[in-house]
Amino acid sequence: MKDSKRQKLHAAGWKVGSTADFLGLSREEESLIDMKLALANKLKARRQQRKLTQLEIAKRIGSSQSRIAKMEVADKSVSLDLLVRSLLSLGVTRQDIAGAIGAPVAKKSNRSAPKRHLVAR
Amino acid sequence: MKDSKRQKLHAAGWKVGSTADFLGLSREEESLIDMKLALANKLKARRQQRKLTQLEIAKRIGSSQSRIAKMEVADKSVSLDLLVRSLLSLGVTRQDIAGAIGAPVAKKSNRSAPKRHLVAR
DNA sequence: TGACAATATGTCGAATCTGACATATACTCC
DNA sequence: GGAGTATATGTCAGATTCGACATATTGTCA
Repeated sequence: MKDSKRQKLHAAGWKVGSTADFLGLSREEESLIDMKLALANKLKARRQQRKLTQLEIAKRIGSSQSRIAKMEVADKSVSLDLLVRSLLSLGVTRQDIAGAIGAPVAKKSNRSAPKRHLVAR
Repeated sequence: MKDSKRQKLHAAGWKVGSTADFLGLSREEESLIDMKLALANKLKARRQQRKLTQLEIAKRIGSSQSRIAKMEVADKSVSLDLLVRSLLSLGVTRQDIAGAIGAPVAKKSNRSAPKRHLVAR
């Protein structure tokens, strides 16, 4: 399964492997999820770029680490408003936000997988 | 006072003339309001283009006339989520939405004022 | 391996947003 | 003017989202 699809399912509140998978996701629902994912990815990218921790971002924005974590995966419980407000707080411009929203599913740059220890198991 | 400014104050939940006027509206808050106004205006434009009433739109997207009215002026009680979902329901594309969000304050086309009856009073 | 930091997930009371309704105001035609 | 339609505004109970906290999982380094 492609990563972007997995992301979408997750954001929609499904466990991957659910029998329902994509059924029942209307075009509009899917679009909204795509937008949120785009913003979520942008938020994460921005934070990592700055080499900040979720906790640091949380304080700066006046939120909590757990909520930042949920934002970054576009959890069902996070609104567009919160995502946008957070991005603005981090200095992302409206134009940048618009760019993310309009762009096709920003495939979560996953080149050459994390590759943790590189130790035989 | 310019129309766009009046709109913004209204959306922020202020009565025009309030002594506070713009004070206390941070750059981020203002940006968010601008985005909502842009979407609100787009929603209204779209509806009028189609020559539909607020009531008709409401039924189509499963809401109420009063909420549509509030959406169209970006009332404090309407979320970005609701605005975006509504626009998507009306067939507006993500790209269009992005366009509205990114664009500079879409000054509420007010060319040659309504001019109702054109009757001497 | 163990210890420590970062991130993820679940839950909860408080805050915000929602559709619905009542009602007020504005517009259009006669 | 009045009647009819459209839009605006106020309110409220139910739904959703919020920050916060506890706790689980993952990642990193020695």
